[in-house]
Amino acid sequence: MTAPTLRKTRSTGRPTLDAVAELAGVSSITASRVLRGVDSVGPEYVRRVKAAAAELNYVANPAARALASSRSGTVAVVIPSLSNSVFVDVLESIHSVLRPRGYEILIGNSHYSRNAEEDLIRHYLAAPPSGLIVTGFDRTESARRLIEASGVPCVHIMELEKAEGVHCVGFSQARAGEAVADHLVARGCRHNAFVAAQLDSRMMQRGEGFREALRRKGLYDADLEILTPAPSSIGLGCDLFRQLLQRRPDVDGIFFGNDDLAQGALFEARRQGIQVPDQVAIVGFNDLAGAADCVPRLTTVRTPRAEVGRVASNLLLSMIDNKPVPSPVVDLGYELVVRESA
Amino acid sequence: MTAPTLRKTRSTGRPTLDAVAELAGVSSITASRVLRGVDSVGPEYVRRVKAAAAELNYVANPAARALASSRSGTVAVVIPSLSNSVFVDVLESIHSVLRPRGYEILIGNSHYSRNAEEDLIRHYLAAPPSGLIVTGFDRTESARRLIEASGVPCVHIMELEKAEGVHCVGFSQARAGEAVADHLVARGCRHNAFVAAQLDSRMMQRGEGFREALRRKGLYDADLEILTPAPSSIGLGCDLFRQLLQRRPDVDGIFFGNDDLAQGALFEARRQGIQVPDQVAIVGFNDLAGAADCVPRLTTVRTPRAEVGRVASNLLLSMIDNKPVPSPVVDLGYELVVRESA
DNA sequence: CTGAAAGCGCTTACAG
DNA sequence: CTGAAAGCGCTTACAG
Repeated sequence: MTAPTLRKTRSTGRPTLDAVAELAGVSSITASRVLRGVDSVGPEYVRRVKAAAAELNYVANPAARALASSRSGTVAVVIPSLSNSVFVDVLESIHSVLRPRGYEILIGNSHYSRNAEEDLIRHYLAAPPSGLIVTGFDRTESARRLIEASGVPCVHIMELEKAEGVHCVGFSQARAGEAVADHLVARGCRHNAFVAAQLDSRMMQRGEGFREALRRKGLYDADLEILTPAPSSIGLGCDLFRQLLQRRPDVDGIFFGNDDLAQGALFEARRQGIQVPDQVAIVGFNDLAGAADCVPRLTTVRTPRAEVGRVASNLLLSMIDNKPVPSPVVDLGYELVVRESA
Repeated sequence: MTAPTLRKTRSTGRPTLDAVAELAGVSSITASRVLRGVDSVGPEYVRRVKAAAAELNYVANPAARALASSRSGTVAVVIPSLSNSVFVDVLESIHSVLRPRGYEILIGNSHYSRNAEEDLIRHYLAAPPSGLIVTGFDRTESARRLIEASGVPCVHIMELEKAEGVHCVGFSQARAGEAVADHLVARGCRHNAFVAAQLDSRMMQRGEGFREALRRKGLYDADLEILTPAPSSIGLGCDLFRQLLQRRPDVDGIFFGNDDLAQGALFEARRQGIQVPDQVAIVGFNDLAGAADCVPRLTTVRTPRAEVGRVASNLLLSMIDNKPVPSPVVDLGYELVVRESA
């Protein structure tokens, strides 16, 4: 009977915790404690372990750590799109706070499909991650239950909803839509259209806010809506603008549910010799790249993407660490940016 | 002395392999084989294990699998930006082939920083992933060595470079730049400018190709270049166009190293009443969203982002599986798309 | 403040 | 084709 040989390097050739401990002359659990920042270790040991780790260029094996601690050190973020730069901005911001805290971010793109989102959530929850960030509230009942049953801390972003145990960071899409209607009416537009693509739930909420505000003023005209589930794009904006003007030449104000549609409309207006905003005022949504520079410069609603990512990440960190959270729903607001197009 | 109790559920409450094996009436290793698709298992056992796994809704613990097999099931992709939709397109395409094959994709954004990229590569290689996809060849010597020393299969994308043991999928940035110069000269432009931002190595290669082609025709004028390391954007395109025209009102052809700059220039031209292409022809690069729809429609170079992602992923899969690769360098080409602006 | 033992949930050789 | 044993590299209680 030979004593089992303790390996000091992994199959990959990288040093193990045991190698660090041996070099530092401590037990591996003490080395583990130092490397994890647990404070109940003597200062001399701390020094020696840190030196040994540095010398060996030690990096912990994430798989072993995850298996032993049953904590993954991972945060899964599920968004509906990467083509829509709104979500790229949110992601960047999430990265900037979670990365320095040692979390690996897993990005799941549902492509605006509820079923794809459910699959992603099921996939991630099998791991399971330390935390979860999901977009909005429109999902399958199964996905909802999976999240709840998992017990994994979860923050919903971009929309607001008050419900037991639900944490969210965003703004009121409906009120943003109202603000657009108010602006258009205030500048004298009487025939206001809502043009939207993709038709995800946030888009519909903006539309509903817009609609409601017009209704209250007695200016709502259902015939002045163009909705299509096709993906939002500049090219589609050109098409929809053309369609709308053909059908209703009397339109004098248009709310496009996303800036790319509005920018397309601006191009098409120019091609057709239609004056913006004199003949028809145009408002976009999100204040995406180019909105401030196009001709005419686009009036739009600036949405707080970076703040959403940052605040949601910090909220999630508190939840992961079982710290008290100031408020489970955080309204970050929006800002109507009036430029030249309306 | 009591026999050790085998747990059949994890701390998370999810079933373990042992639970599946028990339910199926086989050993856990046989269950493991079935679930991994190893074929040397009797058909009856396969059926029973699959049924048991389905019944328990079993999903393997990735950490345990990674630790035991020392394979992570992970592919790390390091790109310089998510704001530049070029890389979003590549990522989407990588996801679409690697996801169905069971790989988790880790996205590292270097923000065009060599040091940040080195940190990311060091971080990922500590794991280490089953494969690595990195952008281009411009990196620190340490990063280069880390990759080589790791032995992790690695594919370089977007640029081409023939070197021992190097695998890459992309196109010749320099030749694409030449093609733009040829086009501009062919349409009669005599004073051709190169305007670029960000100044990453691919941008510079395009510039060099453009420059060389002009030189050969005796039309190169160094004063007609504006280079700035600032991030590329539509707004910056407006500024640079204004600067250029102020300094050199005789310019009659401009190659913008990225479409967003060119789109900005188009807006600024309109504001200043400058006719495009009659007074000055404008060519962009990448054929990004909006290029086909702006006014005038943008002449640009379409780059094969989706193909790069797809081909690179398949190449990487072959390398991971130790299958022969047809060619270590794959040139996917580019396409000059002539529209209205030049 | 420090450590020996056990175990996280899989897969890898090695037998048969 | 199937399985018992050992081990992947950490961390979790539990002692002291």
